[in-house]
Amino acid sequence: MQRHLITSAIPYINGIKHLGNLVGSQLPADLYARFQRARGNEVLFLCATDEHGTPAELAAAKAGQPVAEYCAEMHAVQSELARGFRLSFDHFGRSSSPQNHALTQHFAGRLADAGLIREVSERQVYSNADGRFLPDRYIEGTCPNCGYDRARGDQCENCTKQLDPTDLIDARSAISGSTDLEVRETKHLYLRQSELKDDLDAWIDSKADWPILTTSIAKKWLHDGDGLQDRGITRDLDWGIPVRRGDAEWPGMEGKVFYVWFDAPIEYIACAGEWADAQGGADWERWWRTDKGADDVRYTQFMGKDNVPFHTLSFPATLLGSGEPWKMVDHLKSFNYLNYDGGQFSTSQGRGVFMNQALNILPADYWRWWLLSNCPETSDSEFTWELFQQGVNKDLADVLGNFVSRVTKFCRSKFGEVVPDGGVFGPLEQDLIAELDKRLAAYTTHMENMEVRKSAQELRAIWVAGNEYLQAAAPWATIKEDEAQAAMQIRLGLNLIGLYAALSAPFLPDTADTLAATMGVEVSKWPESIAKALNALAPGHTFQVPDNLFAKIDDAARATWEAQFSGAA
RNA sequence: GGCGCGGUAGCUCAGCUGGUUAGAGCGCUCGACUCAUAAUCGAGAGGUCGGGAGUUCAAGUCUCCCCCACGCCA
Repeated sequence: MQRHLITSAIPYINGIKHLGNLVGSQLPADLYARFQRARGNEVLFLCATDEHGTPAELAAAKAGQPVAEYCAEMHAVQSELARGFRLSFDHFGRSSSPQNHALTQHFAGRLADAGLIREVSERQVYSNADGRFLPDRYIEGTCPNCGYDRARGDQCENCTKQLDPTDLIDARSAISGSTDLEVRETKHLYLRQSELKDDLDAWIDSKADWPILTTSIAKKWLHDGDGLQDRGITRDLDWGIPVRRGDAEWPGMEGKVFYVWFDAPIEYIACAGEWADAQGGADWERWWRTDKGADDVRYTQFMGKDNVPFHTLSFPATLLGSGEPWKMVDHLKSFNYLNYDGGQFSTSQGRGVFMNQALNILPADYWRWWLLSNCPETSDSEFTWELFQQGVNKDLADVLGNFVSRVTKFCRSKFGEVVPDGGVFGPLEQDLIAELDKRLAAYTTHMENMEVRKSAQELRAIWVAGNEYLQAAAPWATIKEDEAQAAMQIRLGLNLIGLYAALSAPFLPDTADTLAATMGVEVSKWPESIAKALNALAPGHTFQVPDNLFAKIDDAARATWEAQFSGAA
């Protein structure tokens, strides 16, 4: 039995995620986790909300809530949506958890002991009205270069000139609008990533099987320009993990917190601690410490391409720099972007479909199937309502749903709702078994390799094989000549439904449950041989004809949704 | 402006280290079947692989230049 640690990039707490976010990490991670569990392997599948940072504070302020309360509420919302999409996390944690506080402070202490942290004195803008330091992009003013009056402290959007906050004319807080700003001296901690450059380089070189997208992004950050830069890991904020050196105070760092990028990936580990505590004290270190049982764990991370630098460089730098035997990622699966109808999904403009809206319209399996079978794996891909409608109607309703319908209804009308007896396999059946064995092997390999689109294609071909068989066997004709032979054909058809439940479960968990319940069985584990799987339902076993599994999307509904989600309003 | 990823049938996309008549699904046309959600199954039409030059016995696949789209950065 293999052991698989699987993590999905952790979504930011601020707001509800759109389908592009979903398909870029959580959904394929869930597909892989479900597949590995079905194979009988031990899986720990973790995700969490990323809760610290200025955007969370501002969103809370806008909602008129204390930030801790806001985060707790939004975590509950995201948690519920994850359940809605059947994301099978073993634990959905929070980067604000006590476990992450302790672990983040622990790592900072270790890094400091290793000489990998330096203090830097900086001059930053402080807003007296807001009572806080302002990140560069939250300072607005008039651009000294082009006169644009809404230039940000880091850059002017109008003329693209890079700016320093002090360059701005009539600078004001983007939060309150106050112009009562002053520059103050403040001290921050920097992680000396540059010291770890060679270690990281060698580590990435050892990952020959990583996708090109992943390694090229990592190499670019390592080698471009002046190479890997040291990064600030602290901020002058209230909301976050207080800066401490392990268990001890950190002189000069009072009132400061760690920067969100530093503590967020550590939550992958802390989340295992949260999971263990929720289990009443399970052993989480056997998943994360190679000196405590994690040496046989295979760790796979799923994320969008924008997250690659953090996962290939920043987080590994933290782990390597600690000098402790932490489990490092083995395989890193990154995704491109899903576009919406010719443009980008946009949270700020409400353009595209968001997770809550999607579930209000259609069941999770419709979305899971389409998103996964069209996921942006090798390049950006495109969501349009027409493509969505075609994919759902053809693949789910016509190919899979209709197969189940024709087999069960034919059986009911000729033999009743019971698996019929009689007949023996002939050449047609042997051919089908041979084809399915080949396809099962291909499907399994693709799933092992996390080739999502190819997996979906193969699964679909397995569904199609059922329709091809029925067309060739034609039980509706056979039954006029040889009832026993027709019984065998339809018994095979019923067993195919059981097989489809098992093979479809990673993509379509609810449908798999429905199919299994229809056949009066449990969803079985991953089949080893087709021949065996096709004898699972014995003659005499009763079943029930299900309602149509999938309703088709008609043109009217499509037009309605197209208008509803255009973001024009 | 720099960098990155792409530009392959009407559409969405596969095509590994260069090697037989360039593939899939959808859409379209024709045919078969009638058990089924007017579903299914089969056959067919459709591409000078963005443009140009080069390397090679051989290039969608390597090199160079250009054009286009998208993304990131400054």
